[in-house]
Amino acid sequence: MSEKRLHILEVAEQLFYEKGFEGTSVRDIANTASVNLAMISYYFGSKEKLLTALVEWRAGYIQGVLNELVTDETLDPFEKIDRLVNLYTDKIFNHSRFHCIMTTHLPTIQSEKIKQLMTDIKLRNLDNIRRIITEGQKKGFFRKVDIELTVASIMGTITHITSSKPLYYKIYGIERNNAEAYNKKIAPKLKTHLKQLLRTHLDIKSDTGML
Amino acid sequence: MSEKRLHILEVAEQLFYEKGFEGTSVRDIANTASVNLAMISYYFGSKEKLLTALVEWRAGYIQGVLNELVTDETLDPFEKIDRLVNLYTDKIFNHSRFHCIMTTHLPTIQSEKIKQLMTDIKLRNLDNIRRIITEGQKKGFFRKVDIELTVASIMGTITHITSSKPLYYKIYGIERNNAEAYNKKIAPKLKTHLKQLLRTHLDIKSDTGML
DNA sequence: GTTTAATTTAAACAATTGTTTAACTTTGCG
DNA sequence: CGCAAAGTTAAACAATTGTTTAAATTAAAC
Repeated sequence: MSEKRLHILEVAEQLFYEKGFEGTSVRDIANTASVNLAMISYYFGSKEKLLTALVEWRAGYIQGVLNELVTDETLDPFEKIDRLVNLYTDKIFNHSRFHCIMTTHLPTIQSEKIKQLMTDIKLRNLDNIRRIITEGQKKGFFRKVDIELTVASIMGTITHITSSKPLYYKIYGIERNNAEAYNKKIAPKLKTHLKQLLRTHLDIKSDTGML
Repeated sequence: MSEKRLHILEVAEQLFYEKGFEGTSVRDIANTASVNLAMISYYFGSKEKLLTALVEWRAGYIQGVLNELVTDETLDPFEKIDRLVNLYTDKIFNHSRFHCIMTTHLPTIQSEKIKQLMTDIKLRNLDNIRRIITEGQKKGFFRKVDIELTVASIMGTITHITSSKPLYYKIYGIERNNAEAYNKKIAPKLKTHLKQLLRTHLDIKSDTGML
């Protein structure tokens, strides 16, 4: 991938994050990236295909690491859950702009291709987590839970935290737009919370027979 | 509020939900609502003020019911949590369009006024739930948990479910855009999952000393 | 060095955007 | 009725949108 093409993708990511897909003009991207307007059509074909390229570029990232974790036979199920929490929290916090585009901007785009692309990515992620949980159940560590909704709680919690930044800036008294201070303060808390939430949720010893 | 004004708000809600704020033109709203283009400026002043009016109209809704629940002295803390889950799930499923606008479209809007409005609404909600949890802690039912993150898990899970409809359509084999079948199938599952998740999370008896 | 392909440019394209204007009709009140 | 306020309309406004064109420049290959 040419360096210029990559630079356009990075600039587009920043702008889509700040102003949304519809709210960002192609001229805006071209000016910020210091390239001629026509270069974007030249490289990507259209604004929408630029977005698709961005998603494909970033989304492949987590798949490899997640796959390794799933197939690792040296870790017990609870450890895998803990690492899963670390993996997702770090990934989402480190690429928070892209994650924000995925969760809040992409769903607003009408294109069927984009919707299909997103669904595929989510399905692959869900499947990997499902394998970790069912493995834990087979080994007798985890009890019977609704796996899809458990995944929804993991992803939903992290997403809620990253997409409600202005709220948590206020709550935790962090100065505005200081993303680094935010991550440093929230990420460890979030990891602890999720690990503890999932431990009591999954542990067969805390089964109350409600389900 | 005049009937026509209300009708414009309902139409705008539908369109903002489908295509986002930037993706919806004022002409689009006017045509769909069968009113003249200029009527929207006449009634609301601008497109952005129309959005503000929509948020203020819908957001006040849950506050009253939530307040009642918090101050109800006949319910024990676990019952309050269960009712809270029912309340939010029903509210979000019944007004899923508005909720989707709140969570996925509003954050993309640059306006400081809109951002402030959203933060205020969320703070009020957070505060009510905080009161329920601290009450349960004082009475010795709940253990020490991170309240902000617990709220994030509740809201995040529900939001994740409502905003990933296409994914769950596929998983549960529901025909596309059959929102009613979706709600009927998912809402009870979601309530059970959240109640069970929160019970083991909050119950002082399942304290593992991790926090 | 010549030629072919890839890259880059400014300009123009038609379409759509949010908002305003000024003229018109309807409504409500004395 | 008479008249002022509220409601409604079509038309025009300037600005911006995504994309295309055709000419100019650079790079690569022979």
